[in-house]
Amino acid sequence: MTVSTARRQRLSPDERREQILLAAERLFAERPYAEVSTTGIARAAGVARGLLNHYFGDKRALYLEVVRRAALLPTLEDVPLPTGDLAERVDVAVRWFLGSITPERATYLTVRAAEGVGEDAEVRAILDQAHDLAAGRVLEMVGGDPQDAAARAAIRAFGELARGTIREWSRDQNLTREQAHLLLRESLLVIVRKVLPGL
Amino acid sequence: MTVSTARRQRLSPDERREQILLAAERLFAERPYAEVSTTGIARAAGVARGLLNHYFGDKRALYLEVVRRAALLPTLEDVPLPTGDLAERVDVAVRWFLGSITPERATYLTVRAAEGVGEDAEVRAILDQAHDLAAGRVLEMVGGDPQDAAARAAIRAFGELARGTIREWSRDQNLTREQAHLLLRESLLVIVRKVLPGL
DNA sequence: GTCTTTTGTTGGCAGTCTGCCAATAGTAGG
DNA sequence: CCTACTATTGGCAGACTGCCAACAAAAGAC
Repeated sequence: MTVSTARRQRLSPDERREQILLAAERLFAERPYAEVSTTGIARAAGVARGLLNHYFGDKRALYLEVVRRAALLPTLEDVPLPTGDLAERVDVAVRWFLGSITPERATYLTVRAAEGVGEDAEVRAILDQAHDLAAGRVLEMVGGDPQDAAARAAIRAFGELARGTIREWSRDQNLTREQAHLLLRESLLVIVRKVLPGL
Repeated sequence: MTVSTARRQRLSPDERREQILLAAERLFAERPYAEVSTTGIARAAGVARGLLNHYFGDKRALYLEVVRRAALLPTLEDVPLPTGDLAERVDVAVRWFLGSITPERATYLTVRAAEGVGEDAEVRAILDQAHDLAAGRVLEMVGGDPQDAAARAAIRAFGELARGTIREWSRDQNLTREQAHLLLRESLLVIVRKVLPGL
């Protein structure tokens, strides 16, 4: 520790926020919410515990901020709309979904872990927003109408299939990447061809 | 309160366990884990707080028990294997999945609420087990090999699609039941026809 | 029917954690 | 160099959890 001699390091609010968020993100990813103490987060971030409350209000607000960042991060980048026939566009959409996960941003994967019982309305809202955003992207890619509520709902449901498939491939390794790709491609294809028109 | 006069009611361990579990299930379904206090559960159940520890160890163990029951309950009933051609069997499987949710057992629906960040290994294991059980059922119904790990993984992923679809139908009402059925039927059909053989 | 044993049940103690706030100390501007 | 600003700290009060010894309601012994 080269900086351990400085008793107080005064940073800009943005830097300090980021520093705390990083520590919190790491700890919340390791243990369930209740087993992560604000004391632990503060220690990991190298700041006094009171600073967490100063920046984020309370523990839960800090947690929600971590969830928000982790959930929305992968969908923030914009992607070019694919061209070509339906099969090609579906292929691009699936590859985008698969690619937005990949090992280097494994954080995303953990952002759908289940608590078990009980809808946490605020967390649910954050995840719904992120998933809906991704669904809109996919719907555009495959040439659907992003304004169609039913179509959007169907694609959101497809998103669940995608995340489930990705978990089987990435974490549990019960599917290869090719198999995952096949599963998602065929499913999305049939949804666009046979289901969306029927809504 | 007709029994409020009795200072101490001495019940059989099974009855008392059940009584506590019911109260805990209700409270955990309303609020996230951290915001449910054992004091509150004890009050709702009408017992001393210490009794929770006596029967379940600690708060988390009680919670896991609630999750376990809620997650496994719907898949405990056994269903007859459908006959007929593939389209019919798929139809029965989808209807079983849709039917195992329905309003009267809405508890199940809440059993996949997301915490947000961080895999809770124990909770995850419980849900995985329940989902795998359901996937095995579906795989049998559609005539697949329940021992095939890749096929089973694909059907587990389909289970995510099913739960997502059910949420769009049941909670958010962005899909009608017929639309949900259509989506799941076509998807499962193409998975069985085009994906499973390719694994 | 009374006494004894068993065990389901309670209340409180000690430790931990959280939210809050007044005091402290870097840092920029005059 | 000094002052004003504010990022940062440490500790206090309240709440919650796990634990355990004491209590009492049934069941069994005689």
